[in-house]
Amino acid sequence: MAESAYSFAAIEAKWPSVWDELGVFTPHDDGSRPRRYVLDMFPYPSGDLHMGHAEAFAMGDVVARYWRLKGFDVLHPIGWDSFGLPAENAAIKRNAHPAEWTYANIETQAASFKRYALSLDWSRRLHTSDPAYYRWTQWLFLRFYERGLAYRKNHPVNWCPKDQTVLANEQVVNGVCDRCGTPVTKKALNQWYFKITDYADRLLDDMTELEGHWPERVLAMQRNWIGRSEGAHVDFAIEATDAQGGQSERKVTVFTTRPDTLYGATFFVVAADADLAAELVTPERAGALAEYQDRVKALSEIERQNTDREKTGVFLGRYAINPLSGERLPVWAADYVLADYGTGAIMAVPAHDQRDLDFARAFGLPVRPVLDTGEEDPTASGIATAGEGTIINSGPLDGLSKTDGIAKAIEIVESAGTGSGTVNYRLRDWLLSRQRFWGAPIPIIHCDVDGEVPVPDDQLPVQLPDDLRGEQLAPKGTSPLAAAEHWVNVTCPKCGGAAKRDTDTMDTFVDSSWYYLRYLSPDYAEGPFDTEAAKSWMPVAQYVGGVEHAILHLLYSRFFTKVMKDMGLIDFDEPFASLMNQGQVLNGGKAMSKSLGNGVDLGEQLDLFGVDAVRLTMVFASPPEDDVDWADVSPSGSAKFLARAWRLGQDVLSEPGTDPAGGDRALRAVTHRTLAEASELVEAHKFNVVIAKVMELVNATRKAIDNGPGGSDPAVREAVEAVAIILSLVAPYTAEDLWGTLGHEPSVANAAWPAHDPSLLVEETVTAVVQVQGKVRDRLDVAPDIAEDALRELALASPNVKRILDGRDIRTVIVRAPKLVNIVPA
RNA sequence: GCCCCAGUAGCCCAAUCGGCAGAGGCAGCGGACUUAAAAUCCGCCAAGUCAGGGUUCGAGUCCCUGCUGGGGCACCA
Repeated sequence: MAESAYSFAAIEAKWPSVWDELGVFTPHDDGSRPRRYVLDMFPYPSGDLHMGHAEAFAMGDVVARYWRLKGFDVLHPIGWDSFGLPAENAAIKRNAHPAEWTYANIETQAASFKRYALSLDWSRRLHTSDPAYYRWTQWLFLRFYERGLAYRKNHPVNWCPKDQTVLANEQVVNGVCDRCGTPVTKKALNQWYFKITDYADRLLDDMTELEGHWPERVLAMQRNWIGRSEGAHVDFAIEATDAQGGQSERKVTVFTTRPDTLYGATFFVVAADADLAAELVTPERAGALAEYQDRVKALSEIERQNTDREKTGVFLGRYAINPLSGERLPVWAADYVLADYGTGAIMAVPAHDQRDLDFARAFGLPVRPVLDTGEEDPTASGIATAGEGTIINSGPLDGLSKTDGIAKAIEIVESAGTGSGTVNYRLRDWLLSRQRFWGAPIPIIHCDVDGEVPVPDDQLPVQLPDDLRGEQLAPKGTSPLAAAEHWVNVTCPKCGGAAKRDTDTMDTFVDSSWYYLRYLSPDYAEGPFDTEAAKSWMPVAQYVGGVEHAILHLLYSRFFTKVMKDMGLIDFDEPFASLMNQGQVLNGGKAMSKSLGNGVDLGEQLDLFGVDAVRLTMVFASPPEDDVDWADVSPSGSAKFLARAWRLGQDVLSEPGTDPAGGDRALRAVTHRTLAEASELVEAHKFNVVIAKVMELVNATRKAIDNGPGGSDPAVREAVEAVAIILSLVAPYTAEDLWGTLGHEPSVANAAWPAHDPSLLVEETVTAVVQVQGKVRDRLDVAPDIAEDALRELALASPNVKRILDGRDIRTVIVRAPKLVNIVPA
């Protein structure tokens, strides 16, 4: 055979049509083999694919291809998360419809994915902006609505002045809009929410199931976000004013994690922006409160969140009664108390809470320590003592520890009927309505007679109007849909009278909270998905995506899954059994960005080095979860290695099907060890090490060909076939071509992962290390099954050992056959 | 402030249960081939594991303290 040079361009041109014809990556879905669902987080179609996609999808493909070779029926679908703001902004600028930009980008990305040779099943492709998809997003919304899990409330919400829309808490990062970086303001609006707080406990508890299968940091972030804290609700009676006369029946409940410090409460604070403040204020102080509230409203979220700020507040002229001590506590309003955490009111214990202490010092309020922690008196130091200690000045609680004090205080308030032990969460309900166009319309009709009326199922989908263009889509603080009168004005499904559609659209995270189920039956028309298909494929065996979704998408999807289980649609609690977060692709130590000018164009890299070399570089650079710095890696080195591996094929002189049994034993041992280790390594997600092992095998094979038994040895064929199969996980073009050179029919993706022969892994001799006091003093070649006693004798007989011991007595000898002996002299 | 993760050759990274610090690559150096170069093949070089303490016969690995870097949460009562 004439030697020819490795050309990635030639190989890339050769195989795609062959793969398409064979339909290699469509699952059989017939129960003939165990199923496994491998899923990459679907992309948003913002232009072409970038380096980040290249990394993430390379990782997912390793897993999908591996399980396929291992004999599983692998489902590895692709689709697009195609609703969202960028499309809308582009449409406004170009006087176009968002669909044009969106679907053009999808085609660009689809072509790039195909070039990238991912093992995807293209027959299940979906787009969340297709009416056939969002029909079921709306259907699910209505089911949530029926269950009381979708509701509207008037509430202060996060507002992005630039994007002109509300944002979920999860989308506000350090006080700015996570999309455009504009400081977020508060606005009181009537908005739709999902009652995710009802599921806080299950979202938390079911994480035990994910332990060990999801990255620990993601679990930690979700726990953090849900923010469960145990404490007590305690009722404080509000004293009537003289003007009202008599006894007020008004009570205000506070949440505290420290009921043990109840006797240390010296004042009472309600959130300045809560209705409660206005309710409690006396007429004489109402003016002062109003003035203070104006000042608070003027603050941006960033200013408000600054914890170094001076404490501010205003006395409401009112007193609350401590249910334990009977003490009168002045009631203040302040902005350091949050309206939507706990009950929006706190008992202030300045001695043992730094914020309360700062406030007390700012306004000259008393400080009373009730816990002796051995630290300096906070009254003098200005530093609250929040730790453990012994309770003092607290009547029945005196002498107890913090923990016992908490239990005792709860017992007391419970028996007095003035409180109870309780659990509080940081998690807020999910604000899902958006005042934007390019999303799934909320399927509700507002009727003057019947109020909120769900759109009947048989009228779904509520389709977006397709005649709005450019400026008509511009955000105006209300949804652009409101201006589409022909669309808005409908008849009420209940009474037939004139009514209006809800003009908000859903957060795109609603779309992506259930897409993994739609892939299972993408054309199903009787519901969002075929429940039988869900039974056979779910949960997702391996989910792959960026850690930026650690809270948002993953928490929402978990929530949806639990609701769908309660609806009886599915029978599992968690959608993603295992999660892999690939790292970012950096350049020069920094994330790629336009402003830094350090962007690397994926298309250019593919042109320069070839698809396989870029994929190999991504996978080989580091463990999947670590960042890849493109400045630190060598795609040209990857290309060189691929050529080296590929050239092996030309030196294989035996026929396909040759029995390897008589082949060179040393090379066979390397091949079989590599196969065994590669399996373990893939399953442990150490893909970079898998590559290192293939490189070793390639080196050993090269040596066998050039300086060993030569290319006609059957062990060489066996080795090169293993190279092709393992390499197919990351370098599908090169592997396929090599497989062809070896005389096999396509596709290598359908080749079975060769079972390794354990007898070939048994070494004839192993090196045992002999240590004296932990230092290596000799090495012995011994049988792998050597007995402990025999090894001990051998070690003690070693001349080196004898010389080092120099006649000293031996205290103990530790033997770990067959690898190590450690002799400890007396 | 609280929580999570990571620190191993110049660089990217390996190292089952605690058991010889080195698998692989990049860069560098040298050799073979060549008139020469490229390509290819072969070989060489390098740290004692961020610092300090502890447990142990034995620590990169376990424990404690600190440092550095990355990430998350944060007036969350």
